[in-house]
Amino acid sequence: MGQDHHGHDHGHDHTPASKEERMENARRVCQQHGERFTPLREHIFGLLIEADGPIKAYDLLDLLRPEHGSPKPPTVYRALEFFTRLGLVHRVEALNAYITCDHMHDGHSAEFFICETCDRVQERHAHDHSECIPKGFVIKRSVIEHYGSCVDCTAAAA
Amino acid sequence: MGQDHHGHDHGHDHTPASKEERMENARRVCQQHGERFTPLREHIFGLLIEADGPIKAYDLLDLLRPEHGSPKPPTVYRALEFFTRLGLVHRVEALNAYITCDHMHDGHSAEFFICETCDRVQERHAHDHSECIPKGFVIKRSVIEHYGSCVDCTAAAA
DNA sequence: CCTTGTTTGCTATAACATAGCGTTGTTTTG
DNA sequence: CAAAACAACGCTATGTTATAGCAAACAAGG
Repeated sequence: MGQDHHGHDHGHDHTPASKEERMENARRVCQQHGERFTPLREHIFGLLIEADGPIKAYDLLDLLRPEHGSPKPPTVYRALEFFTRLGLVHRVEALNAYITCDHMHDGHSAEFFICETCDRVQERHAHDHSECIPKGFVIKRSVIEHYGSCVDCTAAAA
Repeated sequence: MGQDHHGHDHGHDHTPASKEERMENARRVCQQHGERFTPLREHIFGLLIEADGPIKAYDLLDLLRPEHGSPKPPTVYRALEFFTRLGLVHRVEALNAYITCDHMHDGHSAEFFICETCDRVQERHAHDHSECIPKGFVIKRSVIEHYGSCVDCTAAAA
């Protein structure tokens, strides 16, 4: 099973887990939460993994269609809500899109770097902002998304 | 909601502008950009100021209605796009809402602290993340929104 | 088996946003 | 000034994103 357990990976670099590993991880997280990793959820999570980047709910719905008959929006949104609740998927707010989460966020928020040229997304643990939050403000959840150009696309443009 | 006792800024580099000042500022920024501050735009900007916090496009549309006959969505969205382009309004992504901007962001992004109890929003200049961005990534725009409980609401809950 | 709660499918509708076209009004220019 | 060019606005229509609510199927435990 996992020779690469993401256990408490506080490194800042992306851990490139294989698709199988990501699926296994999802299954394990579900079990740990006493939730069911049903065939439908597995199917949808697989599509999210295959997307390998942010994907929109209705695009997911289209991908689901061939094997699934004629799924309706709630089918997808329910799964997305489920995975989001477990921290397995994040919503990218400014894209109205969803993306699998490879990190263990032990109380950390995710921070995304989104290349608008190649559409690739890098996820990090959010940097600690504690110095600059308003006095007494208690943060429950943060949305941190940076849009721009990744190193490759910047180089290619030059 | 009159002028609240919070202020919108904690001794940062910025002045808590009155509504008149904010309107004047908008007018000036338009002029500086060679854009027209038309009666419609003034009306809509006034509603945004009065909202004194994030407001949704269709709520704005409702507020516009009494004086304006029967405005359609594009009327509001065009104005919002216009103000956003000039940096006078920000979109709060995770709320699908819009809020006037009191700061001069000379190349800085805005950072919002949104109290989910009282719905008040504090805006700051974004903290500098330069240490923790992926190597070579060039940020064009950042979305930084923190959701939680402001000092008053935290105190009130205790 | 029976009860309880969860998951799924479905219809319907709500909420958010833009495309595109014609008209009006302002600015520019010959 | 007149004509051309452009910006702003109103409107119809449609596209996109997301949820409410109900009934059937299904799992889990006594």
